[in-house]
Amino acid sequence: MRRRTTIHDVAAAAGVSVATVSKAVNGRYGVAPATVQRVLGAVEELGYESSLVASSMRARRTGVVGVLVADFEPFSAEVLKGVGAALRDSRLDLLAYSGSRQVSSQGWERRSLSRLSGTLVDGVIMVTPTVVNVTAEVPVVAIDPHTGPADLPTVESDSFAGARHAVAYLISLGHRRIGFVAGRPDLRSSMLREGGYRRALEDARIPFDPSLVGVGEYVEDISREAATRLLRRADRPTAVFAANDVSALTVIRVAHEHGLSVPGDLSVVGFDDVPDASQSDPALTTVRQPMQRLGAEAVTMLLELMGGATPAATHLRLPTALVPRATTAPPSQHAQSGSR
Amino acid sequence: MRRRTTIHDVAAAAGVSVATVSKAVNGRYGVAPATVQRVLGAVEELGYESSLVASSMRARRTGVVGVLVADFEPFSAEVLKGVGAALRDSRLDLLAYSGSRQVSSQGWERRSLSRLSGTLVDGVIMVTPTVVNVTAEVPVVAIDPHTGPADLPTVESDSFAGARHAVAYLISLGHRRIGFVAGRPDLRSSMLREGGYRRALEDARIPFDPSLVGVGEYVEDISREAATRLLRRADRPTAVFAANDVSALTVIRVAHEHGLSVPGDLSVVGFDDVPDASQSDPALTTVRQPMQRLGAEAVTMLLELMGGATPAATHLRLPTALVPRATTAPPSQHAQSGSR
DNA sequence: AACGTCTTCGAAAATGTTTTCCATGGGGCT
DNA sequence: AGCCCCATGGAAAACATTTTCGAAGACGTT
Repeated sequence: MRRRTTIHDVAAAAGVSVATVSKAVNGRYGVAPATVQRVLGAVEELGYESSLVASSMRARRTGVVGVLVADFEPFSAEVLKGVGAALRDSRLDLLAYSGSRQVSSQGWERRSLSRLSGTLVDGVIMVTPTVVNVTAEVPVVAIDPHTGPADLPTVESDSFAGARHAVAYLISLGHRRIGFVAGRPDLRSSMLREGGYRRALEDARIPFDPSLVGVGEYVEDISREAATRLLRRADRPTAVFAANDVSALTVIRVAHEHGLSVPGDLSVVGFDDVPDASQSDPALTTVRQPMQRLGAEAVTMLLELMGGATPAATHLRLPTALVPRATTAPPSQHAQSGSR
Repeated sequence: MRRRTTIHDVAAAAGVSVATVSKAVNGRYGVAPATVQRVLGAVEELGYESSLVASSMRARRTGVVGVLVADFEPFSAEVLKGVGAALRDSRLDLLAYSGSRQVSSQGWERRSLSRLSGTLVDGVIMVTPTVVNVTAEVPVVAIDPHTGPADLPTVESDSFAGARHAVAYLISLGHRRIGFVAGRPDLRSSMLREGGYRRALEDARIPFDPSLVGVGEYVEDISREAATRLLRRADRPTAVFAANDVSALTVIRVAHEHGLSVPGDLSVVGFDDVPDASQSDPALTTVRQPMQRLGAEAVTMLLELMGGATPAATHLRLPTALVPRATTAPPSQHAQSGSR
């Protein structure tokens, strides 16, 4: 908590001008080797480090890539891990920024982007952004944007195919009456997952029944209502596909409360593969998103953009993987006979 | 990727000086209500956001707290989650920074701290720092520092008590010959955990046998050697306490390779409770660190410091919790008879 | 009418760098 | 010997803000 040692201190100590110190420190051409040594000596002695803020004011580049996240929940954390790994061999620092909702609950994404984009970072990755028509002075790439299709270069996981695969799996087990707990209708991922659900039914020539769809909004309490409604039906579904793991785990809980066994009376499949999924009892069958890879691919794309290149693909869709665990089984005879 | 709209643009649009814009935007006293309206209108219209970099140059405060992390592995991620939650109701932004090892593999912590501390952040939390005698222009608090005891205000989990508890638990199950896979001898946490191990033995009047201690350095390959040596002994231990979960999981793997069953032939206890711990087969008995709480408490302390107050306690030690899972059981008769 | 006090606004300094451009001097070449 | 060029280093501008301080005008008071 004392005064910062600035480039002026170093200049004074080395007996040169600040300009020379700057050049020496940054390895610019035009300063004699002996002088460089002297300056570096002073730097060492005084423990000088240039201020990120000050240097970014003048220089255009900072050597930092920014990641805008809403939180540090598993999805963001895994993405960050992937981003960090992809950056490991570069000379770039990683800065994850989460803007306060208190300051501007609505536009925190824009605000954060603008604050960083000033000159703090050389490029930005936005994780699950809800706005996608943004302007910045540096390249921006989006990961799994919540709206879309995006103007922004984008890396996302294939929600449609993942959902289709999950539901096809339930069908292959023998299920015919399959419920769906949707996410938020305004979110792209939710729409795509619902699309995959309907497509899988279509593939199997199973008519789509709107009453088997409930909206869970990706959160527990709303999902609870949807699940309750679904499971109280006389002809309740023998399986439920939920648009995310939180909803899926809620479905399991509600099923248990209704005295239903999972997967005996009801099969459940989720989406995301959050850590909790494998620890639930029984362990949740779900669709895994390649979260670390999303981060890594976003870095690749961003680095190209930052280098001034045009990336080969600006909209990348990564495959998901079905992880069969213990919440799925063929429908019981009893349940099957209950179908109309 | 277009030019930034600066305060000058706003000033021009509103027909006032930049000084007035600054005051209006920041709610400073001394500008007429009508003018404020006009300025805010221009701000809105142009979509102006002040540059974090530029404002932090002159202003003292930025409304950002920085967290220095080495990576985004589970420990850091969980801490960040706790920090984020503690900051939720404040008007502070959260910035997590991970400096590139390429730039300065040795002093990346100092470098990162210095870069941020310039004026970018109002306070810093360092997660598991290896250096602890740092100087900065803003308050700094450390979480689970790797060396110590720290000059810095510190929040850490009680490694000593946690280890003591874990080993006492093994003893209570009937184990007498208990191995220890230590971490890196230069890390504070490892020393404390070894201390807890020895204290628990002492409490039970079991003589300390140095040959039952191997160094695993917290990483898999070194732990593997230590575990192999321990398990190849004629009088091999009936239980092993490992200084972290990675080591513990390695011990289990080595045990299996030697045809030993866990916990039948060997009980194993780890430390940390990483997500993998509960997913291993069998699920690992371990000591849980209150990672989110570490983050939250660090925020509390930092906020006090930032407010100019002197925190009640500058060195906080949070209790750990033993999580008994499936890798611990009483020693088998055969193993017991094998003792000298 | 003179004076004092507020209110409101703008000019300019300050923040810590990097970069451009210019000055200086020494050395090599003709 | 004279000239030119290159190497080296410094002065100053620029980056986008905030803050200080002073100026100017409005208004009230004596």
